Amino acid sequence: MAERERPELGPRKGAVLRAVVEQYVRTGEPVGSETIAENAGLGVSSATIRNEMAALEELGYLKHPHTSAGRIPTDAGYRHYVDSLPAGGRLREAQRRLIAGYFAEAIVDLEEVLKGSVQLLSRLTQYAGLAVPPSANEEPVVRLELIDMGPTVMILAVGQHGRVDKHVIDRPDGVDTQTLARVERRLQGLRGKTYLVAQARLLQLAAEGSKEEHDLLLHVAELLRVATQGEGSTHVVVGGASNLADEAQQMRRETLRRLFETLERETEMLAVLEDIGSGQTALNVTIGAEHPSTQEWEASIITAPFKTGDTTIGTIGVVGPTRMDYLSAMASVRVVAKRLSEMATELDQ
Amino acid sequence: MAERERPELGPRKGAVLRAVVEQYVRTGEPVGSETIAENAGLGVSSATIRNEMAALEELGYLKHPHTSAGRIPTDAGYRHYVDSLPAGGRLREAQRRLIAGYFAEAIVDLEEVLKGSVQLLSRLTQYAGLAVPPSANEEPVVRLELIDMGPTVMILAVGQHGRVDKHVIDRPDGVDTQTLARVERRLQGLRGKTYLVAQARLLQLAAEGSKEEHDLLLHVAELLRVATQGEGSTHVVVGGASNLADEAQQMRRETLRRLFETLERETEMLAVLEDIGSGQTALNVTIGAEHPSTQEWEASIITAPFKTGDTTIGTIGVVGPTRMDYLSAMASVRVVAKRLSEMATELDQ
DNA sequence: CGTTAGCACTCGTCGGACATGAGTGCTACG
DNA sequence: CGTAGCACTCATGTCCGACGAGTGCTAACG
Repeated sequence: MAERERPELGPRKGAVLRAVVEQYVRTGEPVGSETIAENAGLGVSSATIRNEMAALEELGYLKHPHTSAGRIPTDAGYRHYVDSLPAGGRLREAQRRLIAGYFAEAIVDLEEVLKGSVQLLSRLTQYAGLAVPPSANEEPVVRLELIDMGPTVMILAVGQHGRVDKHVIDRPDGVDTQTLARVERRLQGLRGKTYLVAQARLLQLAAEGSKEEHDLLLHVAELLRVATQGEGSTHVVVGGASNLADEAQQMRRETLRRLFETLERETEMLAVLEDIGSGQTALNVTIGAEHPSTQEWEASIITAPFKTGDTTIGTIGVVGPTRMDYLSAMASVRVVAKRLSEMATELDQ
Repeated sequence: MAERERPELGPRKGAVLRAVVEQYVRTGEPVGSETIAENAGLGVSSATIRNEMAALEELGYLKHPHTSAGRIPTDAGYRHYVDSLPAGGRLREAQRRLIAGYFAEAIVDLEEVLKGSVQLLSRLTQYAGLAVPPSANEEPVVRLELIDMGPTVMILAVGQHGRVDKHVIDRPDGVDTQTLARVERRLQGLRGKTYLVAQARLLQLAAEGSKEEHDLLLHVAELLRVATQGEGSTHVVVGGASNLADEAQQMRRETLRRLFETLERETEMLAVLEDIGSGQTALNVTIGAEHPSTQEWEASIITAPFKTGDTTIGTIGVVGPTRMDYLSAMASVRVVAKRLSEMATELDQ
């Protein structure tokens, strides 16, 4: 990311920008030079602030709704603000307690933990929580079953870390209970292999086996493929979207509708998140115009990867309006991702 | 329901009310006597319409935002309108095609069909689709497994109609792989019993067995209980909620937020739907003030039960603003519920 | 040269006055 | 009972001026 591309501005301009952003985030009103002069504790007069603000506007960090109004930050302004933030933001005591309380409960199912964490984030920040769960690629398969359900057959796969994928198919012609049992027995050989490996192995087996087996095995392979490639199955976990509809969030109606639409279409949302979270940084902030989607929503997304040991397995974060309390939201996301990683690492053993 | 409690009004008042409702639903503007006189084809002057409207207001079916404005329907007005609607509403050709197209695909998993149907309804009506899936009570259990996942144990139940429930627990002290396998073997005896019966049977078994078995069996019973009682697990299926955020829907911001909040809390929403859908009618309409929740949201809910054979197994419907196109929405819900029932009946065999 | 006080200027917002017109309610008449 | 006519109400739109927040600029100061 553009870590230090921006000019340094000098300490006072930075302080002014920072004060404008924080004031604007707090009140939602354009902020004037007087306010800054009084509250920011810079010990200079409003006239000086005005000069600084004019300069900041020149640089593209602030803008004017109209001549006689105060300034509001541009997306670039938020960006600079975010980049200049100290690394370890503080959480409020109440937030700390919420987090501690949640992770104190002994939870054992990663999927459940993720849902809970997303809810937690949405409550911590008052924005919407998001998560991309681990893909099944490297997860060992512990069960693989063909279940006779009368006119249909259910294919069921269970992974070592708790994922369960199922798919119901029409019973292929000429496949009776015996055949199912026989094929299921053959599937036992795949236990312990990862989803990816099992999938490849299935394609081989399908090629070797008889006609009926062939079809069934292909269906099983397809289920594993969907589970790994995610296109239908890797759900994006969303929580607290109703927070965004809050008056105080003052998002435009049209904008809001678009955001909700995308949040419902999981594959689309997944693409956006993967796009955004591709940086290897521990904390990822995308502000408004920096991405086509967030631009359309006038929104920002903060994400962090979570890991087992040293390998990233998923992403968690929040979406909110560009006028967002970045400091607090970033701290929340960072801490929750950290705790989540610890928990996932522990579960992994 | 209040099928024919309301006075009959006489044909002309009925026609006027109907015209007002339909005009208002279309435009969202209070409607005046002139408009009705011109468009409703009653062949009387606006003055006469005015008299009728005054009478309808007296009866509580219409109201005035202010003196010099047109009239809008009250909740009672919508109710009378809905009750006087002909039983079989027509669908537009495009809608017919959407429905036919959807059900033409051979789909075999009831859960998937439900999700799809809810999406379908939301697209047909431009409101949000809703469904309560079948409870597991009378569904036979086809698999019941204890899966060794290292530090944890996954309990997995599969039902005859395709439901899959899972729960991951910490491995109880002193339970090794052998114990798990042994207990799992004992569980095989429950195959073919319904969730309810299996649950009761498990409590018996738990009482008889050894200490370790006891704990495990209780956990299994608990999973079945949650699956049947639904409190955590019977999800309400929601689709197309973003439709409600549309400008055209003109729902108040605060109202919208509340509705979204409840849509996220599945148990709460489930309670509302059960409350509302308790009538045995084939099509159930709850309008604004008729239920505390819908009143709070200034919304209406249309639901219909869907069945296998003659027994109701679930509910499907839509939520939209009180100012809703009842005619079209009712027709959509009715038809989709009917098709869904046919499909479910077929799957059931 | 940076900082600041002072001041003219801009422009959105608020409130009042007024015209407009949609829509009503009533009355008198056919 | 239906209708034409008409006075009346009242929300909406517009114009106007007062107000004031906030700016940009200039000149003076250390």
